[in-house]
Amino acid sequence: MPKTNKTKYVILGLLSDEPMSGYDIKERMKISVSHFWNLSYGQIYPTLRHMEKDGWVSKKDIINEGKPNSKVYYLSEKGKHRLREWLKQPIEEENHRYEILLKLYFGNLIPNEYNIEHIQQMRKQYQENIDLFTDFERQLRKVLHLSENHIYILMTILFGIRINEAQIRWCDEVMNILKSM
Amino acid sequence: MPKTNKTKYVILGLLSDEPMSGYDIKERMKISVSHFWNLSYGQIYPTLRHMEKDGWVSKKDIINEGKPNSKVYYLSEKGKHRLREWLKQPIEEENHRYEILLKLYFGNLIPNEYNIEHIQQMRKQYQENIDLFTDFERQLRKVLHLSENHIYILMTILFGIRINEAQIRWCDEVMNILKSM
DNA sequence: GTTGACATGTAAAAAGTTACATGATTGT
DNA sequence: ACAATCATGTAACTTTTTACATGTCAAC
Repeated sequence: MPKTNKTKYVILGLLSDEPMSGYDIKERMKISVSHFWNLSYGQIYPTLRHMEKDGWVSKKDIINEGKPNSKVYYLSEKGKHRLREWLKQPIEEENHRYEILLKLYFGNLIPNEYNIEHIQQMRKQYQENIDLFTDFERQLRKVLHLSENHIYILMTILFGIRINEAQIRWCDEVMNILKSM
Repeated sequence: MPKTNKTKYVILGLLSDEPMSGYDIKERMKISVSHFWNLSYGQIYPTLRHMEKDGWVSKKDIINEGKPNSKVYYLSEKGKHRLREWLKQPIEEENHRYEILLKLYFGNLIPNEYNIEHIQQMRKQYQENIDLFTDFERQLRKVLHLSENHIYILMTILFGIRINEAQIRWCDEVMNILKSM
């Protein structure tokens, strides 16, 4: 069975919080779902047009003062219904690609110093991720009661922290092996 | 900067172990790199042809007894050199998509029982992954000394175990939150 | 005047998946 | 006869990325 395209649902989900333009959606994504889902303008604008045609969203031309005009999209009842139905469906299997694992798998073909360098690079990256997520967590915990969706956002941040912690431990584990070779 | 296409390197890496046909490569992938990198026939066959044209691999027509004939590809010196050069390059940033996080992020839009179901589904999946990887780890440790690339394979399996363990802990953490709502 | 944020969009290319076609051989 | 495995391949499609074009407005 072909995998369902989730682009529509990402956009609908973001619009469920408030009406936005394509540009807003892209900007909002940066500070919300970008660490586990990202879309390019090449996906956002055509999908918005397509969903408007299908009645999942409606468009309003907005004349901004001090800013260029924009097209603001509103989630319709139909769109909200479709989003909810999708949210209830089971999670489809996904496979993630890890360049670090690919390189390490063939690690015997190059001098070990390169493998060590790769692990150091990744460890640094993972730590930066944790720092960012931890900061976000702290901010969020302060306002956890202000909105009922904050707790759900927190759960996704916790995921980011947990797997990056695990990845750091793995780096240390692997580094021990590599250095003792 | 555009991301480098790694399809070539996956194939070259597998061929560095032994010459194989397109079919063999796909089969071998299943028991080696598939948990962090997968290719379809639609990628394998055209890429093999392309790499042969570029002299990265060479082809030999093999007449099999008791099996259909096949085209076996050999890693060339040039191909091996290109593979090694790539293996030495730093890891590029990658972003992974997590449907579970996308659904959980918008979890306030549906009854909580669905979110709980999603977490249960994922926890089960993660546990199955661990069981598989752990079994593989056990097998591998028995023959760790027989080949110098086994230790690198082990490292990739350890990665799989570590992140799935972390994901299970996250499931339990999140489940506590969800059940107390 | 030029930089930077705001804003919309598309065309082309690249990458990847899916579905299909074809056929050999082995075992039941 | 039929199913399973082995084997090669491609065409169509979908998805995603990248690069480009266009322009507004505010601030320096």
